[in-house]
Amino acid sequence: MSSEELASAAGVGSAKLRKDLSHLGSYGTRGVGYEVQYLIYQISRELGLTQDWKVVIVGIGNLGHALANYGGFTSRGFTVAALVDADPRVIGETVAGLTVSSLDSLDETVSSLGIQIGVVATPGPAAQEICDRLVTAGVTGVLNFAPCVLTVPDGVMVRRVDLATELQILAFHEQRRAANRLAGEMPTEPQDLNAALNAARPVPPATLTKSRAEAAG
Amino acid sequence: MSSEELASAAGVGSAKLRKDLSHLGSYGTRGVGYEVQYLIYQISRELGLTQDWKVVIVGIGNLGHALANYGGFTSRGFTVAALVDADPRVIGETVAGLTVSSLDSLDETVSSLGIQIGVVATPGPAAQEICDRLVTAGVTGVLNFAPCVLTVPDGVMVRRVDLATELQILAFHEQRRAANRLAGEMPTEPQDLNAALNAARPVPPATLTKSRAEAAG
DNA sequence: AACTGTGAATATTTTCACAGCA
DNA sequence: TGCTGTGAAAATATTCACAGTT
Repeated sequence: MSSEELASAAGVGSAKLRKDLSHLGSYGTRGVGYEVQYLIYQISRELGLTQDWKVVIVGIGNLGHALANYGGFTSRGFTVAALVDADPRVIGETVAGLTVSSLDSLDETVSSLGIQIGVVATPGPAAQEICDRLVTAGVTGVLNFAPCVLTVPDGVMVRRVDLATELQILAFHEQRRAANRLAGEMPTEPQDLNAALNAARPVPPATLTKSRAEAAG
Repeated sequence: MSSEELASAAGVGSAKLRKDLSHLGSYGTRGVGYEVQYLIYQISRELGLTQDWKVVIVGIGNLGHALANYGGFTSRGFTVAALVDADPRVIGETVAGLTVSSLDSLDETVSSLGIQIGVVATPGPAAQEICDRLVTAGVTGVLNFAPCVLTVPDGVMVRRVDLATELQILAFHEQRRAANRLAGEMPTEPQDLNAALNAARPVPPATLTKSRAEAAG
């Protein structure tokens, strides 16, 4: 299969696809293309998909349920090995074939099962403490769905998925398009915003006026 | 509040934060810092948070449930205006205060409610058709949770959230660290991988051997 | 003829470092 | 003095375009 075909399937340009693959090695054949099976194997190995990773999900609310039941993990080498929650009404419940265990048992669960990755699906205020306990127990990667920044020591990686932010990015572009439709190529900062700003009055008028003058100059 | 404080709260460097804010205008005060309330207002306006966006969620499985119940949307100006599913067992059910309506009504729901953003939480095979119908009905932004690339016409934006990919990125870095721990600064492509490759035998040995030779040379 | 792999060119992002202002 | 805003520099990422290979 050619880089052109692979690229369009992936939604990127062919040059980018070839450049990216070249970082793994020369696994294509000039004049012919790529052997898909071989490529899959090489990419899988490079990405660490040849080994199995154990995951604990902390916080079995709506999102935790969805994650526990999400089929996409298993097929990519992730095993949800434990579910943990703080709420006594949830503890003991069976979700996706696993029994939800108490937050108290988190440390022991992680160490004894050899869990490497923790998924934080708790409310924001609880997230940092959960994260600290995960790290102490030996987790080296954290996927954070809580709406906050998590601080971790060196050697531990955090990734954050913020669902509201994803929608905001869509809304931002939509707004831009709508603005352009109305007024051709209007500058980013329209000058006659003073009325709106004063109406909203987020800070004392004095400061506001000064800052506007600065921005206009 | 100084750029240093804001940056550490956001988990980025202070130079980056100042540079980013400078694209909105000069809303800070030299020698002092930023007025947080004023900054919040300016950022909100620029991001389009001052207007309300209507969202339809298509596919009310585990993830759809979680999204419908997710509190973070409302506070950032998104209203989940409709829930749609194809499964007769789900249609009519009440989720997060809304009645799940039939897929047949999708087009009318979107146009009559003036929905701007569609969230696709369906299985992969259904996603493209749903997406097409959303776009035809007037949606201009799509948030895709299905594990596939969606094709849309110009003027429509798609963002994809792939939960398994997020875990893979964590696993990738974890694997790298583990490899480095074992062997200091081992090159990215160890040479003695032949045995493993042949054992896995993803392609006929001839091709495999040739490609390996090429990669080594 | 067809298609990869990759240097060189271009574009974008991030960081530095400091002039200028409160 | 302390901090912003921003050019200039450095680092990354993307695209071009073509030599090299089957």
